[in-house]
Amino acid sequence: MFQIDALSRTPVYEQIVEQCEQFLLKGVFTVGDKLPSVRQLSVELAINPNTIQKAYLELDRRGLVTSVPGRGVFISEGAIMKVSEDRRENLGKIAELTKELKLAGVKEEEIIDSVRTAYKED
Amino acid sequence: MFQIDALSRTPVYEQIVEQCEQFLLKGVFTVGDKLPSVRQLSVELAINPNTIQKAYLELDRRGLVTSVPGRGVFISEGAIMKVSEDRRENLGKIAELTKELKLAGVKEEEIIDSVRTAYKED
DNA sequence: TCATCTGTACTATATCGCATAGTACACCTA
DNA sequence: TAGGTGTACTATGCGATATAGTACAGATGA
Repeated sequence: MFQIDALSRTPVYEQIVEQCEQFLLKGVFTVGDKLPSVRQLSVELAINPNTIQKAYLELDRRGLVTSVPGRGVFISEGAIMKVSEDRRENLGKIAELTKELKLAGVKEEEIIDSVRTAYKED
Repeated sequence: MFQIDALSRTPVYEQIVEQCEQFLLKGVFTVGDKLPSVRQLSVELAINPNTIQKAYLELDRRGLVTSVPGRGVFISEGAIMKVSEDRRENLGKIAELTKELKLAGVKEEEIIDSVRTAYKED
């Protein structure tokens, strides 16, 4: 399920958070679903339990999961909507990248082609 | 000229590299131009000379700049073209962000509007 | 009941990237 | 020759990341 790139510069705990959000957007995780336990996932990924806990703590902080001591960590109510809303920040990022591409001499239509192509994939 | 955001998570030396490339794209720097000296810029930005050197070393590694001991650091031949080519990577980044926005339920036309608007600005 | 799983909270340690501080050397130019 | 230039070191400090180990309390199922 989760896959960690040990060579990546982005911290392991962030990779877990990111993938969790992806799973929410893709429908792999749904409201009420139970995440792998801290210890189980730490064994599965060959990673320290504290690192998993840090990832879950971050997900909790973002309101995407709810921790229940003794039971586990579960996807919160409204988690999918929250992630979707957060991802709208990408519109701003795209705007910034577009400005740079304009400076680099890339034509507007070429950028839009890239968007249309990407949107049609998958 | 250069402006450092001390609160930013991106390292100071990367900020300098980034701004240098921006200056190249915007025409502030041209081939043959002399960059501020390591010591001068370190005083101006209130930053350690070693940090400036690290930034210039990175610019040199990317082939954007040529260091001449005793004289200074100068914009290389073909630097502008190199930066422009590198910035085409943004097309791929935009494609990735587009896919995420699609998952988040954002319509294709909304993304394209964002691109068109950004392209018209400045 | 009890073993076992769960989350949680600590302390300690190691590593790495980043930045600073200081010194030194060789080169170029006015 | 004096002062500015790039360059190369060593040493130090700091914060983020990750590991290691231990411990406690709540929940669950045999």
